[in-house]
This record gives sequence, C-alpha cells and structure tokens, in this order.
Amino acid sequence: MKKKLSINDIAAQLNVSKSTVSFILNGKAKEKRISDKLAQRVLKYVKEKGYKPSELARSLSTGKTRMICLMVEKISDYFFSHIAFHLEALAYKSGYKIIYCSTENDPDKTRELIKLFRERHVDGYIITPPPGIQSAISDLKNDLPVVLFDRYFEDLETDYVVIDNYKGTVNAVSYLAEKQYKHIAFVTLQSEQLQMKEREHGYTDTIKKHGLTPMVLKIPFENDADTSSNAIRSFLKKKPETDAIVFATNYLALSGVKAINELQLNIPGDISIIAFDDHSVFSVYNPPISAVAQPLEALAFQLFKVLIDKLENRVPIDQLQQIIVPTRLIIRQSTK
Amino acid sequence: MKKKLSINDIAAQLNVSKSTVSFILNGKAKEKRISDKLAQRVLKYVKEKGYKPSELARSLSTGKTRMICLMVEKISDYFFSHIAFHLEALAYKSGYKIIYCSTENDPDKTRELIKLFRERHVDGYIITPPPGIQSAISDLKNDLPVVLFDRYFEDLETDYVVIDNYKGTVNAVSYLAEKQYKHIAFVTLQSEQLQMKEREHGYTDTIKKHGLTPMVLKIPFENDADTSSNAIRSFLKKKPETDAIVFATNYLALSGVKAINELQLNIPGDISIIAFDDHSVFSVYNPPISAVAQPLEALAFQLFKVLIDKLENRVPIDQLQQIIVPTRLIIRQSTK
DNA sequence: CTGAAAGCGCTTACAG
DNA sequence: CTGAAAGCGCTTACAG
Repeated sequence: MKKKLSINDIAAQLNVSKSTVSFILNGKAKEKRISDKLAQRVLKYVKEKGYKPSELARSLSTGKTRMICLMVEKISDYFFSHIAFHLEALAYKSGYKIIYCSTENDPDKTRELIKLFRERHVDGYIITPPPGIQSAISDLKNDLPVVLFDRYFEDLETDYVVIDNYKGTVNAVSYLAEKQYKHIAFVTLQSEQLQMKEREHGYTDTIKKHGLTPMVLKIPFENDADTSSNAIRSFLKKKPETDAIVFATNYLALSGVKAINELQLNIPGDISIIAFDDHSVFSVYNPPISAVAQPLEALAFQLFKVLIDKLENRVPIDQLQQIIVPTRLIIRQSTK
Repeated sequence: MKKKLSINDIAAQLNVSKSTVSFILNGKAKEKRISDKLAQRVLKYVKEKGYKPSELARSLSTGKTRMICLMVEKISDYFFSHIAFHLEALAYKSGYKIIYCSTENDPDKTRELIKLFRERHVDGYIITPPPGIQSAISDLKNDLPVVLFDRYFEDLETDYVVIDNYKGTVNAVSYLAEKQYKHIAFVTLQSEQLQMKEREHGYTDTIKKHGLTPMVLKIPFENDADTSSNAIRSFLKKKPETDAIVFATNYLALSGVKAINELQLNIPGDISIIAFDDHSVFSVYNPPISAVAQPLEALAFQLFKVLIDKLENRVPIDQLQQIIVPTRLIIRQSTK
C-alpha cells in the first residue's frame, strides 16, 4: 500500500508551512491574503498528487464529523429504507455521510445506540423514537441537533417532521363515505404510538361526521401475516355488512386482502379497501390497491433541511422546527 | 453542554499518567503489569464519571475506525435493505458501525463513493459492484479488505459471497418439468450482470435436459411496472401455449401476475409461476407466489464473517474467500 | 510497575 | 502575506 500523503509532505515538498496549505485547501486563501500564485501552485500540486486531507484528523480538530445518524425502527421496512435512500442522496450533495441503525422500537436498545453514536461524535440525529425515551432524547438535543420523524412526543418539545396522519384517514374515509359506503371498518394495530392514534381519530371523527357507526379491529402489535389475516377474517364473519375497510398500515392491508380472498369475497365488488402508507407492490397487485401515500421524497427533503439548517447554523439551535407533510390519496382499483 | 471528559482529566484527577489510564481502559493492565488495585481504582472512577474515550481520537491514533462501508445498488430495494438490517445486527455485536451508500449501478458514482469513503478511513468494504469497475475494486482491495456480493467479476480475483443463481433456476425449472409442464417460459432482464446470466443458463440447460423448447423474454433493464407487464402480455399472446413462467426477479413476477390477470388467465389454473428472489408480499399475495428464496440472514452472516475475519487478521489478507450460498425453493399456491 | 514524550494529521489563534 | 506553535484526544514505543 502506497504511503498516504499528509499535509506535512505537501508543505515540505512545496517549501511552505502547513498552515498555508491548510488555508488554501479550505478556501481561505483570500481571507488570509495568500498570493494567488502560491495558492495556484499548491492547488496544482495537490491535484497532481491526488492528495485528500484525512477527514479523521480534520474531525478531531474541528469536532465535526459530517456524519448523520439515522436511527429508524427497522431499516429493512419499505418506508424507512426509502427514506434512507432519499436522505443519502441529499447528504451526498452536502458532503455528509449517513450511519443507520435500527431501534426495533426497543427503548433500551435505543439508549444504548445513542450512547455508541455519541462516542463517534456524529453531528446530528434523525430518529423515529420508541416510546418512553423522552429523557434520552431531551439530553441528546441539549447537545446536538435532533429531528424526530414519523412520530414525536406530545410532552417533549423537539424538532420533528411527520405526515398528517389524522388528515390521511379523514381523506380516505371521506372518499368512501361520499361514494355511499355505509359500513366502513378500520383495521389497525394495538399501539399507543401517536401516529396510530391519529389515524384512528381521523377515522372515528369522519365516520361520526357522516352519521355512520365506527367498526374498529385492533390487531396485536407483534403479529405475523397469518395471525392478522385470521383476525381480519373472523372480524368480517362477525360483521358481514362491512362494505369497505381502511387499513392503518400497508402490511395490514395485504393481510386483509388475503382474508378477503379466503372468504371468497371480491375486491372491490363486495368490499373496497384503502391502505394507509403506499407500497411499491400495490400498483402491481391484483387488484391494484388504493392508498394514503406518504410522500417519501418530500419527507426526506424536509427531514434533511430541518437538520442541516441547524448543523450549518442557518436556524438558531433553540428554534423549534415542526413540519407536517400532507398525505396523498391514490385511488386505484380496490375501490369502486 | 457539559464539558466532555478526556483521558487527561481522568489521569489528572487520579494522579496517574494518561498512558496508564489508556492501558487499563484497553485491557492491557495485566500485560503492562499494572497493579490490580490501581486498575480497579481507575475503572471505578471512569465508570462513575461515565467517561467514554473518543472514538475519533482513537481512530486517528490507531488508523482504525471500526466502520464498514456497505455499498449496494440501492438501499431501498427489498433485498439490500434486508441485508443491511442483518449486517447491522452482526456489526453491532462486534463494535462496528455501518455506513451505507447506493451506487445505483453507476460506475462513475461508485468510483466517487469509494474515494469519499477512503477519505473517511473506513476499515472494510462490502460491495455490489456495477459493471466495469474492476480496476477501482482492484486498487481498493490492495489496501483494504473488500468483499463483493450478489455478483462478482470473472476476470478479477476477489473475496465474494453470492448465491447459487444457476442452481436456483435449475431447481425451479426442474420442479416444473417434473410436474409435467411442457411450455415453461423464462422472463428476465436485458442485463449482462453475471447473476442474471447464470439464472438464464440454469433455465436453458434444464429446459434442454428435459427435451423442452426454451422461450425467453428479455425486458429492458430500465423499465417501469407498466412497460414490463405490457411486454409480458404481448409475449403471452404470441405464445398462448405457455403453461408456466419462471421470473428472474421478484418485481418481474409482480408485473407478470398483472399481465396474466389482464389476460383473464388464472394462476395456477392456466399458468403457474415461480419468482426468483422472495419478497415479503409474496406470501400474502393472491395467490401466494412460489419463489426461489435468497437466504438473507445466511448471506449477511457469511458476508460479515468473510470481512471480519480479514479485519481481525483471522484470515490472511491475501487468502481468497469465495462463498456460494444455496437458494431455497419455496412452493406456495402459484404452482399446481 | 509507571511516566514522559512522540505521533496520528489536521485547524486556527497568534505573532510578525 | 506567511510561519511557528498549540491543540484536538487518543495510543504506544521507549526509558527507567
């Protein structure tokens, strides 16, 4: 392995001090009133030699690592892996790198992860917090920029970027109600997470507004495809009048389709469905499934903007930035 | 923000030199014959104060960052995001962190990314290489451990972990042939990638072995769901005798299902299908889709093992490690 | 058994 | 306009 060049080598070769080289490399030549001639000479040499300063040394010196920690519930989920993809593109343009990790919604694991990333001095955090870690988040945000997403804490003031969960189900249910569906059910998870609560409220409020009766099925949070489709099947047997279902997540909708098929019912002939949270397979499904879509790229954009504005001091560290991104109702063929 | 403790503070408080503290913290107390009493005192104090050495400073000093670069085609793909998830769990246990990036199969972007990660001194690389970057990979692996996965180069000796693509389609086609299907088609992408070639060879060889006639449809690499399902539909119109299809990727299979539905054909009544590469939605699809599954966790395990064995010098740097992981044929209801 | 010192490769206040 | 020097927070060969 060929020896890596250091700024000392460059300085020695060129007979200038390494401060001068450093200033030139960091674009402070003008500011430090270094002659254009010298600057050009250094730049040319550096380019020739393909010298790149060590980010490590720079980090130790500046205290900045240009790394962002992306802490999601599970990186392999459709939603999170797409956010990761879009964030990467944005970070790339700004010279930041992203380290990810999965909390699996476990508060202890999350606290441990935060500790580990602090040792590595990442500059900022993007987090989908599990329940009960308000104090860890609070400590963290005292020291570094933190933006929560997907969910936040009502009892903790933080920056966050979320979608309008409430409005999302309001739109879905309103659409169905206006199409004259009379027995619109809601299938959700047993979860205290804010975003789930809000999806449910959007459903309940809209159902009532239209003078209909709410029918809610709650499935245990830990479930596999079979247990949830079984639960949905028995629910439908008990409520055969159901003519439409709004699902609180995309995977619940897939289990729902399975249950509906098993009951030999037709979508949308017998039952129409709308899923919260779009999925790339929905458009190639049979039938293509209507969805309340989370605008992934827009979310990632807002997330990155909120964080980078703090990292680069464009927004005061203590100024709250709370962004609510609207959802989009995509009607495909799973609704009449 | 409370001032972070440094090793100097610890040493000063305890009236010992920082070398001693460093040795104790790194478990070299015995080796350096430091008294148990002193060691205990230091450890206790460090624990009390919650002191954690700065990984950054340690990295600059040791030249190791305990970071691994995971460079995949696209982090949001089902396959890659799941590999990322499993790798994270393994890395976590070993004290490594993972930085990801997406090449989008672009050689120039990939070369640029490698350059950026080298500046950051990551310790090792896990890469799904785009075509034509043999020389960049070759340079890289001269300096650092690199393991390719999903695909590799026939003209470059490297460590790699791949699945047995050839055997994967052999198994799928054999299964169908033994079930007496006579007109088994293969739908793949126009791609020169090794893994695609091998899937195709597995198909062709097995078809011939059974005395059948190969029918191959190649869809442009850049495609959306509609163009591919259109292509499949016209293919099926031209070859109405087709009684089974093996798809080279999971998304092609979804497009295929769409095309088959549009033609009012029944799965598996009229046409049976098997997809290469399982997907979490397959089991909740209508009908559930049979698949040649890539064992995600096993792949991640092998990948990590190959890399970590080199990072920790358990395997000589120049000893090639080339692992081929078998696929698993999962029969669901899309085949009779 | 333990400490003083050099070194990793940068940045930046300070001095001239 | 430019350089010598300190500092970021560690590790580790060397000396005693």
